[in-house]
Amino acid sequence: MLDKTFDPAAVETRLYAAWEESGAFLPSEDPAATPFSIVIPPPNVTGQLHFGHALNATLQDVLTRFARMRGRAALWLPGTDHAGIATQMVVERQLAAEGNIGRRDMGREAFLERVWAWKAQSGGAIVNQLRRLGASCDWSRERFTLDDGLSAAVRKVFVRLYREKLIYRDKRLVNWDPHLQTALSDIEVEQKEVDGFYWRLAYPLEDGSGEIVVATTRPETMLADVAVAVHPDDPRYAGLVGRCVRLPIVNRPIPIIADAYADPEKGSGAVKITPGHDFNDFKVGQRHGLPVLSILDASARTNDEAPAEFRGLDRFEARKRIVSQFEALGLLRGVDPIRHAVPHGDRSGAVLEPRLTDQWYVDAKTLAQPAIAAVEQGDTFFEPRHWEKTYFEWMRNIEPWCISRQLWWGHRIPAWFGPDGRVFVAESEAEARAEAREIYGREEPLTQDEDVLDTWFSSALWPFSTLGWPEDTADLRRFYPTDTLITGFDIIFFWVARMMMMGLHFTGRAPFRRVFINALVRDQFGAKMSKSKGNVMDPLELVDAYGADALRFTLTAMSGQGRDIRISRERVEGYRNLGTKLWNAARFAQMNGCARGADFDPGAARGVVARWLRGETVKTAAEVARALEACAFDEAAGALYRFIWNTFCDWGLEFAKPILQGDDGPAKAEMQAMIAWVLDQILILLHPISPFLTEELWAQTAPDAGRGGMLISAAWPELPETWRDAEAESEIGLVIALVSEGRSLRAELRIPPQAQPELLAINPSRRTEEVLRNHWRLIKHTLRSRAKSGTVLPTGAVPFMVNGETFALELGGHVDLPAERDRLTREIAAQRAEAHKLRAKLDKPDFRARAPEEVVAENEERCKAAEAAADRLTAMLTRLEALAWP
RNA sequence: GGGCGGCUAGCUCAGCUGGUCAGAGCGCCUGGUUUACACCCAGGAGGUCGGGGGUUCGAACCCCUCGCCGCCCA
Repeated sequence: MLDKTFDPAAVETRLYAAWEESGAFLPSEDPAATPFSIVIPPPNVTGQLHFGHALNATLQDVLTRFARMRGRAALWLPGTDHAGIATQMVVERQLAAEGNIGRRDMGREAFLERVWAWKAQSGGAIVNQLRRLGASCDWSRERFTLDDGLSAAVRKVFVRLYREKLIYRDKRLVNWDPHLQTALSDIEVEQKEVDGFYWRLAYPLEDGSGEIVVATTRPETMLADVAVAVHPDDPRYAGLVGRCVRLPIVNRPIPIIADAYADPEKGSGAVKITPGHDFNDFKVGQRHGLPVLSILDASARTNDEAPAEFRGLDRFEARKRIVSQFEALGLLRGVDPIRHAVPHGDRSGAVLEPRLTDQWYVDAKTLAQPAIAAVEQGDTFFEPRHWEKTYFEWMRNIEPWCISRQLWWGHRIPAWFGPDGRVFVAESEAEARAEAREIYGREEPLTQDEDVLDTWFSSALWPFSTLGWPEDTADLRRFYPTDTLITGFDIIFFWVARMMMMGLHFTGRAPFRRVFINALVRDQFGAKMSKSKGNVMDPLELVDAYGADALRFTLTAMSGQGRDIRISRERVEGYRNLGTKLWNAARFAQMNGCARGADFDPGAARGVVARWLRGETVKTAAEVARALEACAFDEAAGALYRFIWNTFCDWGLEFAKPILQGDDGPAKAEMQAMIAWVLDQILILLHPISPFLTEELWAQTAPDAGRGGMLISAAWPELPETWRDAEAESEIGLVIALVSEGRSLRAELRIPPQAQPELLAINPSRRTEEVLRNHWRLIKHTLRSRAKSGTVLPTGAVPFMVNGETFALELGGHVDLPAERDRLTREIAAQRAEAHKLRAKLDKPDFRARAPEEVVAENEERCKAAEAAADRLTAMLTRLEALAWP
């Protein structure tokens, strides 16, 4: 006998181990099985499972389990990425906390050893957290971006792109993180609105004939100014272009140039040009052949280019000093508070500096073209579709991708420099040496580039490097391209776009057919979860409280398209209750001897209730499969919820009771087998979403002979459409409508629960009469009434209408006449109003002329029904009044 | 400034191609010792579908406009 409730904590670990041990997570070896593959968006090796992961993983698992049960060779390939910056920060912080020497002092090798030690010990905790969710990943294929194979892929890609001139080294301004002391790519920059000032600085004309006022939010950079720009059409400065101002403090003459970049509307219309410290100014400088000066070093302190008294200052200190110097010189023309966007590093949070350095770049523009075309042609499509706009928008305006990072943790750039600075790019040092020997004609010392690659560079190869590329492996042939990628919109740029570029370039095929963008999980008030807000919920805490199935069902059910998910305990609790409901239905089945007979054929069922249940099951199975195929996760969950709770439990099992407790042996046996069969179907259909509870029930409700295997490996049902049964549907539909109306009336009239008034059908149609005759037991059980038919409404009976037919509950003397009179009056009014509304519609010639025939007919029908109902009820009311007031 | 998404019952959300579309769950109210389940059962109240305008025989749904809220890009 089943326990009263399902205890997730008691079974989850055991079941997960059993699944893994059974080999169910590995894709089928059957060559006939169509492959289905998903690669996980690799979480940071430093990561902790948050709701984004939980949602993302749940949906991937739903698809994977669904595909597996449908007989496909399903592979969900897991892994983590090395998260260059994040990991290095974690370990550096640890070193600092332990009072150890910093990484620079300990040296590259020792530091990396330390990071690997950290990784071995506490890295990848998230992988075990995924297990707690029930993720059916193939752990035997787990990958890490710094694995040998994946690293080889990175080197191969780098070298090939270099030889194809799609990777190059360039000296440009980059986003420099002075805290981490590394370059970042454009998309690792977060623009934040900050309060600041506009300082208006006066630059005297060189000949002393006046001054030009420039406004700046960064006065300290004036030390590196090389020009002042004005708009070519600005009449105020027409005569000054070509002349010079003398840069205060530095005392250097710099030219006044005409460039449309200067906005006459803004400030004075004149703008200082500092190519070494501003992206826009850099472009202006290039247009005018201006020099690039830099007055800040790698940690954003003023360097030796600055005048002696301003050297070695932090940039913000330098700012203060420059401003006060201008003040002292009488050249400060004003200060205005301003709110403006300032670039910050997305990891460190430091204010970034544009900085002129040598870095490695990928020619993203070229690689983007096939990636754009693939989505345009529909080789790969996004779901929801509108995300394609975001993808196109970015891809069509893509900038060169800076891929070098001044870090130690990551893939070291496979480039070696000769003594003359010549670069040799090769997959190994030996190859580089060989090349160098060719060039130099002798052995020369080579030094490898100090830098590592952006973590996303290796992530971009993930869909094929994890499958063994560049080797031509069986996995690669079988599972690439992957079927569906499920990820968050926030990494469409970082990851999806780059996988598309690399996948197409190196394999000739887009890495996935479908990209499903999952929602963002927020707290119950709609706020984004963040540590600083302190509203972060731990998904595992909810797993502890309600079980993984409840959390998974919640995330699936709420995962509608185009909307964020607001998670709340109440919601999870509600879906946990669904599990309990199902559990108890199984318990009920067990208590009533509902075991599935080995030779039971649902198609041969004879009883109406059994046929109806079978048909509803077929409909649900079709709906769930359709929804999951379309990634309409919420619809699949909704269909299951309604079927389990409303259809199966509320009506199905209630209707089954009289049969199970009755004395018709064959009917009873059929009902028992049908219930067992439906339960099995429910377990199968629900398994992808709620795997633990279903697997446990699968085991505990196994017939004597046992099951062939675990549910995770069971076959998805192919239920014939012919198992639907229109006759049973309409018959049971009538009973449900009748009972619902009857119950409503009972409650309204406050008929005591124990009372069993007779249900009377007044002049029923033959069909209704037949249904009543066939199902009097069901009605008696669910409505607590005995059904019969008659021709007139007896005294003390209250009428109601269902499907255009009149029924009544016989209350004898118990009827509350005034209350009943009220009820009928209200009901008549409602019917009249409905009829009136419809009649008005039908009376409009335009409606009859333009609306489709069937719509007109349907309205006609409804109108007549409402009129008829109103008339009949009116007649009854008249009788009642005659009775009450003789 | 450009773009995207949202605004439907007290709360969280469904409502697909305009014609039972005004729904579900939670919460609330009323009743319930119905031997599967109180993590339950039965019933009920509650919304001029953000405002305004338009198209249409007909609009929560299509168009315009305004208003909030959120996000992305500049």
